[in-house]
Amino acid sequence: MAFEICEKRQSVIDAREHALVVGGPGSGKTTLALLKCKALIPELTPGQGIMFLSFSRAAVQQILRRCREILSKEEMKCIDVRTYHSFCWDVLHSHGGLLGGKRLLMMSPSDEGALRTQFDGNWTDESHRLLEQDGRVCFDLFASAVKDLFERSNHLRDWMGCLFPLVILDEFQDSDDEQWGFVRQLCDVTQTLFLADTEQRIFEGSFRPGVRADRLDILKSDVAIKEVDLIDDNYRSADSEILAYANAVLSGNGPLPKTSDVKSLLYSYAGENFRSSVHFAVAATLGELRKRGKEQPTVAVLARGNELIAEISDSLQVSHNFKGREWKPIPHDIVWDQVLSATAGEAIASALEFKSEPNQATRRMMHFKIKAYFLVKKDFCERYGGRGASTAGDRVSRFERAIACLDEGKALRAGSPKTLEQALFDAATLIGDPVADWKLVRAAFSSHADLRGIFQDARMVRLYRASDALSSSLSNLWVSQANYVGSARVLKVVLDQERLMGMDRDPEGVTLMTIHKSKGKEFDGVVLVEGLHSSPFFMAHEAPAYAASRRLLRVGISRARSFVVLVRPKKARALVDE
DNA sequence: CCACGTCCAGTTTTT
DNA sequence: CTGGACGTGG
Repeated sequence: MAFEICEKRQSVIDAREHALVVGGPGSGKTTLALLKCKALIPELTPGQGIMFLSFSRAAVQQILRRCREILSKEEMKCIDVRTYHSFCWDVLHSHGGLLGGKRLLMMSPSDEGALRTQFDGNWTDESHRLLEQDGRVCFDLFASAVKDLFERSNHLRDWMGCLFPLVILDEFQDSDDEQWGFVRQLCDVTQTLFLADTEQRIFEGSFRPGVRADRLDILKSDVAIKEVDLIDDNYRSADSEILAYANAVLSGNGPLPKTSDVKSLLYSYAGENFRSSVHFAVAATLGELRKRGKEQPTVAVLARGNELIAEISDSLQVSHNFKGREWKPIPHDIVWDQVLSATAGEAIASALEFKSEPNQATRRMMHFKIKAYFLVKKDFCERYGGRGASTAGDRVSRFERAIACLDEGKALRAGSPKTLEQALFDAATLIGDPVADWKLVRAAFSSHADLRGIFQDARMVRLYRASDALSSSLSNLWVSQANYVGSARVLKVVLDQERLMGMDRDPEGVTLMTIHKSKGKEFDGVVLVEGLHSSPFFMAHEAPAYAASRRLLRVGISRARSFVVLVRPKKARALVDE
């Protein structure tokens, strides 16, 4: 797949003014940016470098991967690929003193989370107060603090310009007002290169205020900029109709291109049909890719919601029958960083401790961990604007009352704390096999409707393989002390480690994730799954014409280099109107 | 304070 | 189908 440098690409490489490169998935925006770096590097003086900013650590990893393909080791030393936050952190760390005289203290998301669960009231106001009065900066305020810093110190801003004669801004359509604020400042002192695809705005809306549909228009009206459109180019799936298909879904107007690279599988509503259809789709995709000559194909299984991803993962762990054949379990990775499931896991682990060694300490700790789960859940619901915050709050006070009862030596009243204790008491004796014992204790959490959420959320804490770090750690506990006391702590440590390790792993084989998380990645094959009662491709009541859903679907479909399967319920809404 | 019935919606989220 | 919001009754 040769990268042809056409005239318009060369003009971006040669440009000395600000430039904006607009192009769809696989159009080669990143590659072009790196070629521009390659051309500029010989002109850099010692100490100078190129700053390449993106949003997520995953995106940074992806860009670094490209760097290794395109640049020499020496050249790579001249490029600093960072997230916006890490760039801002450094600036604030080194120069934050210019803002208020004293050194600023940056809070990590976990520091902030701990404070926020304690704090009752408007967190946005509180975070501003923390910055102004205590010099403590929450993560969300990093960019705006840098903006202030640049505004107050032209000297610092000019110096940044000298240090970085070229600044590259990736996925610029997703930047918010604050990020644009400090980048705008940089435009006055250095050359910039913006990369963007307006149709990949999938984070716009409620979650990050200040992300706007018209970001590129604002850019173009504020800064004199050379604009280049790569819209017709496609290097990812050069020989296939996949991108054309994705674009047809985006527009919503038929007809869909006829291609053997995109298949649909419709499942009917009875029984296990959903699970076995998904299982088959993944197996068939792997088979098709091998037939096409990929010996070790990478496949992404994508859905809109985490719930559905969890269910698919469950499905792939067991055998299914489909089309008169048995399909064996498919090993896979999951991109999963929901704090909620770790917290649910801790609650189960503390119940395991209580069951294995019932005493006042383990009993109190179990109720405390369950309360902690509902606190986190409440916070989660509040932050992401979903429902459930008030129910979670009720459960927090329910377990608070239970803990108060314990402390006063009274018996528990009716309700979920008591029901759970009874269920644990009635459960069979633990046998020292962590997998079986975990299952047993987890099952006790389905004894009461209030606790079903913990039961569900703890699904992702898997203890299936004996080699798993968790499983062996729990075994060690049992062997050395004949109970599971300490397993909640062990679980937290192991999950934290796992998260760090799994962060920049190259995808391999089958990987499950939400479509949102797949943005910026690419795979040989993609299986896109639509649920029956959850995670529909087209959200109900979405105006106008399902535009946001269509953008998301386009992102999902266009992750594939070679082959796509869409798994949908029968009678699901057609992808395009005729 | 808790259980249970009814009605409704169904989705994500960097650091 | 499931889980949450909300109302009623014990």
